[in-house]
Amino acid sequence: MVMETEKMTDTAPTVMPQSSGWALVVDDHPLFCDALELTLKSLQNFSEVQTADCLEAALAKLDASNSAPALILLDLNLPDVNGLDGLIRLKRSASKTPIIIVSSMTDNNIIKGAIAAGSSGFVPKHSARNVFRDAIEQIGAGNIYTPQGFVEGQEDDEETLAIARLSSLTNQQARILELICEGKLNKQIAYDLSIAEATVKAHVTSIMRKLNVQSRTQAVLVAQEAKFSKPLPKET
Amino acid sequence: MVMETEKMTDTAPTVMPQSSGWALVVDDHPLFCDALELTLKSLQNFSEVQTADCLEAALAKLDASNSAPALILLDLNLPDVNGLDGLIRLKRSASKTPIIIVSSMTDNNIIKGAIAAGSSGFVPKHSARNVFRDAIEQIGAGNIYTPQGFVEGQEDDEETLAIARLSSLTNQQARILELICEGKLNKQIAYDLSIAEATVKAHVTSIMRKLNVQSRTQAVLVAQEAKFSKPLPKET
DNA sequence: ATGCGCCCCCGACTATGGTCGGAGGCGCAT
DNA sequence: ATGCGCCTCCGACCATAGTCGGGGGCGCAT
Repeated sequence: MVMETEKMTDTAPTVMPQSSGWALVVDDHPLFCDALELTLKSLQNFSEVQTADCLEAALAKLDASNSAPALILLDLNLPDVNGLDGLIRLKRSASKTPIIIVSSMTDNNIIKGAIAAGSSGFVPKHSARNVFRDAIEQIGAGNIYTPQGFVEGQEDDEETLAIARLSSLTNQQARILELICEGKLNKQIAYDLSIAEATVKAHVTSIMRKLNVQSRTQAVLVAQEAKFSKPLPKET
Repeated sequence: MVMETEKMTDTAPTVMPQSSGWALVVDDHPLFCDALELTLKSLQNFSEVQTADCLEAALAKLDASNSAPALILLDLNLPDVNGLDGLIRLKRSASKTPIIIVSSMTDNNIIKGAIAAGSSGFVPKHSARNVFRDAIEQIGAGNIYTPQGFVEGQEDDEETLAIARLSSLTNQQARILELICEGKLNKQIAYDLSIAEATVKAHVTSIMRKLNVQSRTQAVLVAQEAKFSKPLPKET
């Protein structure tokens, strides 16, 4: 599962020497955010480092900039979004740039889901600085980084499959699925997006094909499953 | 919020003197289950006490018996069902018998939801024995029991309303809603229940009316909301 | 017994959801 | 330039979902 189709100018041998672009850090913990920023700057690969404390802010920064960032560090458990959903949305807004997940939850399934959703790496939040450095350099070289102790596992996990399918949706398809998950009718969706109802229907059809389901109801079930992909706390 | 339409034979003044029927304890923690059983027996109001360690077993015991129990003690967080859903299903199978919720989660909203779903009382799991005794006697007298420190609160909570609506469904309606939540089509549901598709549609219509929604998609959203009515664990 | 309310059942009708085929635009490789 | 693939868009057609009105059974109160 290693990308080899990395495109790079012939002036760069293996790792970009310096200033391959700007980076974005998304974390709601200010101090940790700073620490990540410093780590990135110490590598001197990035011309600038921006930060955001929630997903909305991150998406806004992406919009505001005229160029895509060279790297994104993303914390799960953001205040305004839960689960892998944030990753999927972020990935959709910057499909080319690699995203490293930084999280305190190091459950094997979470990691697998994060990779399935298109992230380029996963670093436990308690890692030492040089681990972060390693991860960033690995990903700069076009590899996927996973922490030690992560087992590749069999791919036939139903939930992982669902996540992979969800992240394969187009922007427009994702927007429509979101509206479906709010219980809206095709007609309302068409009005919201200013397109014909027939178009919405066509999108719904291809969404269902990608998610491998037969009705919009099943589609929302798959979508929900990804958002609640935590082992619920067991308590006696 | 106190029931006054309690029906009782004129040989019983206020509290049943003895043997008003059998009782059922549903809890997956064996020791605690025993303790509850002993507490019930010490009251000498019940001719027999049965126990179950999961919802399926509880429903089976209800089916097996030819009479409805006089009281049910139910633990939330059972292995085979999550949230208030178990309470609703149990209540539907024994609509007449009062149910006391015994749970370690004493969140105000959970309690409110439990009452909205038709339970007759809520007792924190760490309570002393005489608290349990009080609760049981209160409920035997036809009252609702809530722990001290519980504030009645305003009723306009959206989630509480949803739960109350959910528990107002008929057996057949609940069964159909369950199948809808598995993504089945009306035709399949009709086949499963051996009724005409037109009948299923009619049920769906009245389900939507009761849940106050306009489409089956919105109906499943309401149903899901009740199942995940936990504050998700916040972790940095 | 009679009426009332509730539940379950159903057929015929309308609205909405989903499929099929096709148009136009855009990036990309040759 | 030309062809290929992908995305977005759309109209016409069929399947499914939802509404309306009504029949029959059952418990319950008067």
